Amino acid sequence: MSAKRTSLKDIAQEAGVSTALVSYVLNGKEKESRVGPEIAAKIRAIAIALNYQPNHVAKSLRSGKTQTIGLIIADISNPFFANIARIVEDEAKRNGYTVIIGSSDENADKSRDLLNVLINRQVDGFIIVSAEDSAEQVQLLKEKNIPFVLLDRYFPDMQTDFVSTDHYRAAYDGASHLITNGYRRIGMIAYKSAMFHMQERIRGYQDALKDGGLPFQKGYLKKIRFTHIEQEAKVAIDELTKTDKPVDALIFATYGLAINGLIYLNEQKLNVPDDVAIVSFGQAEAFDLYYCPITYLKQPIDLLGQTSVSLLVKKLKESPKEPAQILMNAELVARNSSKPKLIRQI
Amino acid sequence: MSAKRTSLKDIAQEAGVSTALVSYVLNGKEKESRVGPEIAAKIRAIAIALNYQPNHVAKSLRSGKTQTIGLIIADISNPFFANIARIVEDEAKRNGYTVIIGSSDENADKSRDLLNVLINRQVDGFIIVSAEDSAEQVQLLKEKNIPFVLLDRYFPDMQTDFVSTDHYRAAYDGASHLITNGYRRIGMIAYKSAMFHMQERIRGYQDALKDGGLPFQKGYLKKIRFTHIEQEAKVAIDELTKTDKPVDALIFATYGLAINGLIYLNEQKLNVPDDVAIVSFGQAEAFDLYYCPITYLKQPIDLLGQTSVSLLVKKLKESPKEPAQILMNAELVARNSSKPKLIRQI
DNA sequence: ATAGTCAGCTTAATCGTTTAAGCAAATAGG
DNA sequence: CCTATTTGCTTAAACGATTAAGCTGACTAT
Repeated sequence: MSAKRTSLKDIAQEAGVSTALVSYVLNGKEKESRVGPEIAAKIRAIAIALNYQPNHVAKSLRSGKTQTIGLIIADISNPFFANIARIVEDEAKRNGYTVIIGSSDENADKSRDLLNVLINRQVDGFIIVSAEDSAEQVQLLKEKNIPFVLLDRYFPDMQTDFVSTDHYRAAYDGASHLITNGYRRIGMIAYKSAMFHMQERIRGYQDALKDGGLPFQKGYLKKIRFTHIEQEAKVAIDELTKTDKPVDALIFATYGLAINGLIYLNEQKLNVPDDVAIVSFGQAEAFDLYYCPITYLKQPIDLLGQTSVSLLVKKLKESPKEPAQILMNAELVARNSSKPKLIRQI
Repeated sequence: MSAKRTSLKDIAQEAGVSTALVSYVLNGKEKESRVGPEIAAKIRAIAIALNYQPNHVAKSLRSGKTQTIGLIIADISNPFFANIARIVEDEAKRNGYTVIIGSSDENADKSRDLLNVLINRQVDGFIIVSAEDSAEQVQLLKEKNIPFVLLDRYFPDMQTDFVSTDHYRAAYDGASHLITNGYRRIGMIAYKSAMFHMQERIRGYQDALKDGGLPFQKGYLKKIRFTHIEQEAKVAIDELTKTDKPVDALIFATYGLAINGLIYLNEQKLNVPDDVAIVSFGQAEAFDLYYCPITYLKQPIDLLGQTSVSLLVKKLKESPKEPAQILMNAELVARNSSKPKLIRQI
């Protein structure tokens, strides 16, 4: 049977003092609280001898702070989010916080559930990668004055703190890169979503085409449903490639779309980049393994994660004034999948 | 400013009763505690009206249970663990538990830190994918009577609950598969590790060779250090392929080894499976993306995760008797990377 | 009439901490 | 020597819930 954990009371008893003194000493408040140096030393010694470990739950109840951060992401098994989670975990730990991760599956209901569970668990604040239709939840957090930072996705018409990639610019850069390298019929596969980040990626793609002197063709932009990604990705690719004017390059708006798309391109024996060049969002080992390494827009994951944590921690400590809104640039990592187009020799 | 959360006391006040009654009613103990039906209804109505949400922290302090599970894994950004984490998260939620995930980086010190942090946070129990040299930590948990279940890795000479893949058999199956398909010079790249699961994978490989009539050749088994995976994987592959008796097939003992190895094979223009066939542990989208889909040993991740949670939950509820020790089989998913060897035509 | 039972509530302790307030003794200031 | 101040400690409330124990009044049984 495990011996009971030692509490402040145990130490107090052993030292023959009140628990108050023990608390003061172990929290380093001996000066302010005028604790005698000998007794302080004694208390510390006993604490070590009894291997005292403070009870976090009691602390939390008393202080109203749990030193816990809720991280809401779409799905921890998606590498982008897993990497984010890892960074957030590490950074939070450095700041004395523990992270509870919840996967929303891009689903507003699950997201709401998660928020409620974590609010009941008294997390001090949230880092949220918002799901579709979750604006109202975010609004609620604001009203309830629960600290949070939005990560990578934000609502342009809501005043909130956020740390995000500049999705517009990333997409613009990706498309421009393809144009520069000689591609002229550039398609995009995106999600059918009202989320701002997705709109921005699409807008960036469109603007780049326009600025590159290529008229935007409606048929080259395919929007598919997250919930039916596998089937619809195939259909989209068929429609883009099996026509008399097939695309010569393709931008995948997310990692998930890329995975599905690339597998299907393989099945269809479409060669990258000769049949179709690729630029993708997201980043993962998978892109290195493809026979033709995939050009991708590298989001500053480390910085995103770290900044969101430090922003939140700052909010928790100092309480807010102005919301901080931070945009970061994705870096285009050019690989063979988008190499300069060879002039076709007949 | 957010209104204060409503507590039992608020409801009690509003209803003009004591907090005890409120507690009884809201916990469905009105029968045993002989609460009058009208007042019970009133209390319930007020609770709803005030949107009462129980304070989990207070509950935990009182009960000594936090309804929280600590999940210790090597690295959440590794897809195998990310998938495990996802399953565990979902299954735990179904059982009313919240999961706190910590990444140990296969490092005993970090693992110990994590355990301590989570013990102080009063998690009710642990699910642990043990890191190297962490046997003593596990032993400590046992002695402290802290409930835990080992996941996918266990210590054969320690009596603990565990849920694990049968690593020996998986490796045996993988190697046998290669033999069946005509490969004769089968190498393996594994980690240099005393961990039992790694030893088992190696043993399975060796026994399969033996049983297949192939003498085990020491030079075909390469053990590299986890901490130097990138360099040493390259060296190992060079040594296995750039000799007068190069391997014709290769087993990667983990997902991480596979990723590094496959990328290097690509760089070296070694063709899979013509130059070298591949069987790998782990599973990931990456294997589907490779130009030649990779044969892998599919660990029963869902079942592993679910079983470990339900085992732990059972331990938490009913308290233990005999430890449960569960081995599960990995499924060999045969793909092109290990297709029957073509007889070389000269 | 009188004790016993029971329904329906309240009281108060408890979990482990923190911390404002208070008290007694020692010291300082004049 | 007498009053302030300081020093070093204790007391007790509080955080929000749970729950054993007790209290009161009504009803039952004899």
